[in-house]
Amino acid sequence: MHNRPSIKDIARRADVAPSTVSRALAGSTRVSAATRQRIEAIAAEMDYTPSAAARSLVTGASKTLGILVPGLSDPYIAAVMEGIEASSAAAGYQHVIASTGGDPEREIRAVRMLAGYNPDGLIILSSRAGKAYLNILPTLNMPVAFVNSAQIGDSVLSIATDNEHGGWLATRHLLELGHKRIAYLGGPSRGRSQQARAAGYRRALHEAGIPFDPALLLAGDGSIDAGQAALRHILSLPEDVRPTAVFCYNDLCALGLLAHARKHGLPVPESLSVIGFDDIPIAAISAPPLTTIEQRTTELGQLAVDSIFAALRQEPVADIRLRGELIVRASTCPPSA
Amino acid sequence: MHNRPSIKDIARRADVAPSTVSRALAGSTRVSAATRQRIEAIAAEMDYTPSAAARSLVTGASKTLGILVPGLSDPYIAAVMEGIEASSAAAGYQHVIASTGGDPEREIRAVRMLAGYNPDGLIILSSRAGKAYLNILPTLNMPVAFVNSAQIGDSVLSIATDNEHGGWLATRHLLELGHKRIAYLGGPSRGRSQQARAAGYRRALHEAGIPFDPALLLAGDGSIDAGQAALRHILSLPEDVRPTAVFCYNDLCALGLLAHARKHGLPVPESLSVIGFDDIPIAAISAPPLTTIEQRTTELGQLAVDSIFAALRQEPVADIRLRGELIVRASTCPPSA
DNA sequence: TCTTTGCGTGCAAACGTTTGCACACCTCGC
DNA sequence: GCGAGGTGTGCAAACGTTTGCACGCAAAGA
Repeated sequence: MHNRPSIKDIARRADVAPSTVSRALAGSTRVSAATRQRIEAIAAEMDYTPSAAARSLVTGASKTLGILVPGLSDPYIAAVMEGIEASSAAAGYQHVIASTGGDPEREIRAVRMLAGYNPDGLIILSSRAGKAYLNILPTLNMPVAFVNSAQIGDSVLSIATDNEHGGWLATRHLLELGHKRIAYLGGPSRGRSQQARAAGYRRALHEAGIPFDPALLLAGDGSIDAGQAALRHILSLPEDVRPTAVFCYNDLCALGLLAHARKHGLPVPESLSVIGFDDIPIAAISAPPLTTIEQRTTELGQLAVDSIFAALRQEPVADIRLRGELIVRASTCPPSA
Repeated sequence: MHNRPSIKDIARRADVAPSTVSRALAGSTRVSAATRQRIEAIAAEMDYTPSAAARSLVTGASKTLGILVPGLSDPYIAAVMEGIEASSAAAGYQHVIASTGGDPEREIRAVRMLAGYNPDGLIILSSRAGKAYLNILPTLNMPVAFVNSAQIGDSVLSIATDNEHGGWLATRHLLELGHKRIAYLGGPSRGRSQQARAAGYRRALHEAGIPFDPALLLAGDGSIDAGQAALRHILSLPEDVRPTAVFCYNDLCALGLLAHARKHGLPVPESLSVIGFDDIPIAAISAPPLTTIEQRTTELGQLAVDSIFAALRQEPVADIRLRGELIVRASTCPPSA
């Protein structure tokens, strides 16, 4: 009905000054036990909740983290978010989330909006805006953690998967199985993780003395559809240049590829080995179960929060690079002949 | 370095009063074109972003929606969130998100926290707290939309899938195929959608003249693991009482069940028909592709936002109930004999 | 009895906005 | 040449908190 009760309403009912109410509720500043109890009772009865806005205005801190994501529907993003949640809930932090749809322009606009909420820190996932941040970042005046994003400057926290290593691991696994024609189905082209995974792929190839063939580079965007399209392309290739294995940018498009292979009667892994990246939950139960590179997503989220908190305490924080392991399941095997 | 610039800083540099800056930036209140341009230039140069906290304090509105979810990792939740995003981003709204882990107690605590942010409205997904809301809701003084949650009072917006109808649709599909022993693998027991889907299941059974058998009710929680466990249980049953079909609370546990069936050589759908609920993206590409009941998730999210906005404009809003259709894929067929 | 100490409380400023009101000036019409 | 009206601007209050400072009062020490 009427507005939410304020500290003044409580003060009036308890016949004390607002400041006393504030102190009583804030815990143990010098307030007599009697008044404290009276105030607490009234506050409880009135269902009092402090205004975060007013509080943050005066204290400067907001117990809030701003989070920027390309979107919430990607299971990989969801997993990182779980980590962020887990790590910051205990500290009583809340999250303001903005979604960019992967559009770099919307991204920097969203950062400004988030900054308007005076969050104590900012966590940015899978940024594609790169140097567009250079101007805006110093004006923010709060710790900013980039998770799996392009490197900006170095006044910035970076928490990332070692994608180059992962790409290398995946490709080397296929090489060790004996594959010679290995395709790479890429992700969103401007993304840094995409580029790093591709680099790892090329390094493994190089180390094995296999010349890099641009024709085996498939464009994609990390979606299920991209996987289906990629398989269609592979099937259209004459047998002798057709790859015997595909390293996919992520599990999602690997799964799409798998499904389309099944539909067209191309046996996996016998005729085509497939390896993904991320190890999202369903990867373990696909048909066949997907060989993939683990990404320590929850950890990524937790470490991002930890870094922010450390920076807030003025502690020095180093960049973090996490290595995921190869998880061999049933979607890879030696080439048939 | 120093703090973010305030309206006063701009005023000083432009040699006008703060109020003039506010007006100039707010758009077309009476301010001369010259001063406006000067102020806008300075604001842009200083990278000025208004403090959402201060603004919301005085205006009472915050251009913010509070969102309560059990967790972000469930693809169904993620889909609803996408709808919420899509519908409210255009209006320039931001979201404060709290995650409850499905714990009713944490849920009402989270609602209080969210209320502290003075959001213009609250959207609550898959609430399990039920009547615990009765006390707190009237004190909130803002529109609250419950998506697929237990019914509370009627001063509340409700946007829900017609789960009873969906459960009925799924079960009838199996009945029409000729199944007699149909199991139901349930979801989180206190959830309203779980109960409604079960009710639809029983109604379809009843209409078909098939007695309800409590032994065919399988407990679960909607997770992949629950699906695997359910199949293990089914396999342990003697042939003659073993169900020939399972209606699963959601796609996630249906997928888990499918995977375990594949692993144990139980052919789906030949020996066991499986139907899910939600139609999450991967349901279309599982092996076999999953027959399921569509849930119009994005729409659910959009309608929740629309309802909030309508309520904010004082328009009357009716409860919304959405019916999803049966999507027949390849995980269901007539019983083998 | 008088000063000192310390505890409990209140006052008021501040945070960054918005906005109703008032004021000064200019232009126009008479 | 004088009042009326309009336009551009400033002042100050308000939103709900927190917090430094000061004040009063009781207990304790002399």
